[in-house]
Amino acid sequence: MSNDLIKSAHLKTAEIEKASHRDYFNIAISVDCVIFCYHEKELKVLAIKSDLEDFSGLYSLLGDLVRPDEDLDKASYRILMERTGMDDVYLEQVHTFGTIDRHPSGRVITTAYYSLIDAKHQKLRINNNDLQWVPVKQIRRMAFDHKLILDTCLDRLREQVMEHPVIFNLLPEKFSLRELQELYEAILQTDLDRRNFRKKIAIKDWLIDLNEMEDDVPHRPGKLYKLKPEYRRKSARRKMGGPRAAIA
Amino acid sequence: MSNDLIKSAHLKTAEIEKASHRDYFNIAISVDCVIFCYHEKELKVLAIKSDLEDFSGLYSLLGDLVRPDEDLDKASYRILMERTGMDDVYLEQVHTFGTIDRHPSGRVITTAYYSLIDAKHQKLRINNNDLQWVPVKQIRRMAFDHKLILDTCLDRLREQVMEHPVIFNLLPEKFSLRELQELYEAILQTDLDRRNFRKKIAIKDWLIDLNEMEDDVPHRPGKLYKLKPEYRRKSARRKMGGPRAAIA
DNA sequence: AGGAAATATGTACTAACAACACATTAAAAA
DNA sequence: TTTTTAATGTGTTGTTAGTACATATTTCCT
Repeated sequence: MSNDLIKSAHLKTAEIEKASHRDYFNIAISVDCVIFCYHEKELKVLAIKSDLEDFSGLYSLLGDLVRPDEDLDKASYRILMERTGMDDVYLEQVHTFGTIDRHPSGRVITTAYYSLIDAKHQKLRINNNDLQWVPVKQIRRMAFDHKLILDTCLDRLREQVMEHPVIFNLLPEKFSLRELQELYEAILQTDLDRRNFRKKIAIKDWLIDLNEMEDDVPHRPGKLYKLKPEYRRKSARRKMGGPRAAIA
Repeated sequence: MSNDLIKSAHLKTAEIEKASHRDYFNIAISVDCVIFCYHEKELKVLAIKSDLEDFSGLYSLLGDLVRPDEDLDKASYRILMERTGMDDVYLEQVHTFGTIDRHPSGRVITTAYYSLIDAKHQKLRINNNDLQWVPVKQIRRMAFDHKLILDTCLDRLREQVMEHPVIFNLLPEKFSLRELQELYEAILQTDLDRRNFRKKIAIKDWLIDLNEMEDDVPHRPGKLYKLKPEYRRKSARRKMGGPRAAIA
């Protein structure tokens, strides 16, 4: 190994181009997208039946190698666009997985993103038969380390959902408070008290009362709301305002 | 480009080894470590004077290419060990930076970690002259995108410090409440009320009263405390206990 | 017309947060 | 030795957010 030629990652051009090339450019990098939607009162993730023998019958996440001339974020938008037909979508990087044996075919380091999309959105097209929305709750195993990736993204989603108005990316533009509460319950896997839930949502002041009613429910319809436009975000907050003082 | 041969990242062995190799293994992957310490009432970061002409005079973070047979986490531990002589250190992955032009010598995607170490620890040896502890507050620019990386890690540190007992990795085993408060203030860049601070720390129940006193201060000495051993963590919490219900 | 199912709303208890002041101790200076 | 200085140590009050909990109302369905 030519590693004594390389003292730091901040390499001189000559070093990259000569000695190190054979050793150090032997790692592939990919992105994997955990694409969530909310449908039939369940949180679901877009997954595809693995075509590898090692993992036959198991689902895997949607991913691809990063192209040499492509930003990491762009690569995940590309996958989203290719698979769902949607851009203009909530997307956030979560973690990079790099254990040496995570891919059976060689060294592949992958960066995981999660994405939130509205299942009922018009542009959404899932054209492939092997491509499916799978309820998160019923996934026990996946191909590669994709169950770990899914769980990590799910944890992150749960964290985000408590602090930021990202959940609305999973809902249509107009929604009732019941739908919103059921979605929180599906994500957090808890039951929430309706009165306290409404109070807390009211305090956050994220919503606009549309003065419209549901019209497709077999019971007394609720009011419809939408998210205030200033809270629409296509990716997680880039820190506006310092940390809230939770320590003294 | 041979990308139509490659339908997903979950490649068959043949695909990796043949057609795609030239195109897709042309990205290098590195790790960069943002190593924090607390010294002289300031939060400092370990940095090295850049040896590249493009960035002469600027500091850069400590990083290196990931070796083909090395886990991502291992790579950052290696850097830490090489540079500080310390293992058994707090380390957490933060974000992966992958814009195509971030490195002047070629395509290098880097995964950033931050690390917390006790400046006064015996094992700590900084032997290189260009390697320095630089107060975070006085860093305006760095080489590459390292200022962005630093800021991202600093944001993450601030988030972590509010929720988890990670800050103690920056302190010696025994410390006074004043030292602890000053450290919070240095990290969060705010002033904290002493009485409220102590109350909140007491509630968290992280500390053991050692029944010892400071002996090196030019004023009335305070009591010394240490962190309860069960809260010592070498890396961030792997989620124990579900999310606290901040929404209803 | 009656029943089923969901909407809508308020109060009392508790826990955490913010603002704030004074007596005590030890070292340093006079 | 006395005085001064600078930090430690502690408690109360008002406010805000969190939790638990029950009843009247509206709409659909039969």
